[in-house]
Amino acid sequence: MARWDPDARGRLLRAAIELFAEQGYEATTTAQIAERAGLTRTTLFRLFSDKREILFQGQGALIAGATEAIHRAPAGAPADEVLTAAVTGLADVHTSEQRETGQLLVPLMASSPELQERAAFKRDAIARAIEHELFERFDDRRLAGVLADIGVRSYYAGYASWIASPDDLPLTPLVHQELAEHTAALRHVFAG
Amino acid sequence: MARWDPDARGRLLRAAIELFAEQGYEATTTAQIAERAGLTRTTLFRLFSDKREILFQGQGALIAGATEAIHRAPAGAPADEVLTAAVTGLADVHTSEQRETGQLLVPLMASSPELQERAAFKRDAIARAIEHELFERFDDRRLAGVLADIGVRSYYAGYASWIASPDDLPLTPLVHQELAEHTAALRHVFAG
DNA sequence: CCCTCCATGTGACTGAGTTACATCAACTAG
DNA sequence: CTAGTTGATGTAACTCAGTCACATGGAGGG
Repeated sequence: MARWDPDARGRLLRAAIELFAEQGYEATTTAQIAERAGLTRTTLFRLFSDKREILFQGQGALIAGATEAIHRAPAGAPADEVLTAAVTGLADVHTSEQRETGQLLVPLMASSPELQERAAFKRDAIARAIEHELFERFDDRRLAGVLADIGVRSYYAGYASWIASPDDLPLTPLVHQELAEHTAALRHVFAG
Repeated sequence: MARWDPDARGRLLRAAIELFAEQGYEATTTAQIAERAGLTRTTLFRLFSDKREILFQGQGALIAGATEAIHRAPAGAPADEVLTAAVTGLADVHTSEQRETGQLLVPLMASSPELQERAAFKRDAIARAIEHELFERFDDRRLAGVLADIGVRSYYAGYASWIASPDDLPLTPLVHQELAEHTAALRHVFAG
């Protein structure tokens, strides 16, 4: 764990998760996290813009996964098919090893308003990215917005059941299932 | 503006908006805001839990407006009608004097990531409140979630055009119009 | 006129986040 | 093998948000 050991970000993530679990998020100082990772506070803030970002490293990959999946969808594909591609792109970012981390993270988020707020921002960022791509395809701001909301909601619902399930099920079909059930609920209300 | 002058919260709000406009959000210190309002930092933090909350005083009223409107909707009313009641409840919280404040606030929010994050949390809180009420009525988590998203999106879209419009139009019909157009876009995708 | 209540003020403290400058491992060139 | 360069890390001092214990002063009641 000396000065030039690799994966400083990963070490900080593990140290943060441990300490937050032991003491709670607010009671843990950035100095403690840095020390357990074998670093100093300054390096922590060089690698993450603030304390919360340690836990939100994955946001960029999720947005990239969704936007690239939409780009790969065939030209002329109908809106619901492109939306399925988007949520598939989100789900496929996760590996089964991340499930364990997620099981630690979810209760942690629930424990701190500061983290919940950052989580809401993350969700909003993902939704806005999908909305942007859908708008470029279909040139309808309202359609892009509501579909993005449905997609993100389905992704989060699928993720929650992935985390909660005792078995190591694959995430993608869970998300597809949620998307199907959410759209079915809407169809029922707006039928006719 | 002496020690016991009334409406300390309102004075702080006005001072904050002025200073944020003059210097930017991050460059303005809580001491400056308190001083312009004729108070001290300590009092500011007694009235608001943090710097951003000065600008987000209205959140509780919005949530109350939406939830009470849903409660007032007739028993047995269909889901789309209850959703209309919810967004009406949101829109009716605003008075036409608030329009001017909103015109100052919107560009301010765009200027600071910290404020955008808080705004995302506010939007999420409103959506969760509506979702909760709809779930109690219709006992369907997915339906409650997607409808809440659509309602909040329509409210924000209507609010944006209210702020942008040169005339002082009433907000409620703008929000109703947005809700109708959002649901129409969905109907078109999920038709048949 | 005094007493109590409560909003406000004072001053000191913790911890997040920033910055300028120093250090040290690794790599590269000669 | 050595010297210079590069980039990640460390040191130390700073600003400011947010907290807290305690002091003060205006308003209203007896």
